[in-house]
Amino acid sequence: MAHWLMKSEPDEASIDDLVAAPHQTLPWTGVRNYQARNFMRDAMRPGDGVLFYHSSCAEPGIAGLARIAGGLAPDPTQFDPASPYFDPKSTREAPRWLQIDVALERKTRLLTLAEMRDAPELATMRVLQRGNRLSITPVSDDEWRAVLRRLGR
DNA sequence: GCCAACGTTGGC
DNA sequence: GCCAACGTTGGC
Repeated sequence: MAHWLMKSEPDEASIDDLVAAPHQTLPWTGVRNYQARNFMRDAMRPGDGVLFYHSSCAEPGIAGLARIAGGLAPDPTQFDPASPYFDPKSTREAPRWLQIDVALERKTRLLTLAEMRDAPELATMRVLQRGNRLSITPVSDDEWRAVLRRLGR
């Protein structure tokens, strides 16, 4: 089973939104990067673990645990001219962008970015690498276990 | 608001 | 196919 870290701006979709969502599941929309899309399309499997990360906010960090719940499908926001994620170059015949369902496992304490940077066992995490901008990154087994240990199970 | 770093675009 | 210009990300 693979593991992933998925960034979300809490203004758009926070861990509390996931807690409150029907079936505590949300379609992950708005991915507009090919590498991240390819992770969804080619590598993610239902049951994979997800670290739900809050970005671009006052206190960035891991805010909860989730899992991939399937539901890979074209992201409808790419067809909506009113959406900030509208992509005029995408067509319904050949959609460019995909979404996948993410289901809550549990909300956790906030494992802050500062704490992550201070944790030697997390130093390899891709989200911490200089210049990283990918909104979806793979998480190794060791990194996953280390995060769970920090969160106190 | 700043700015480093990166991905994408488009002219050639 | 190169690469400069541009737009975006995201922490601070």
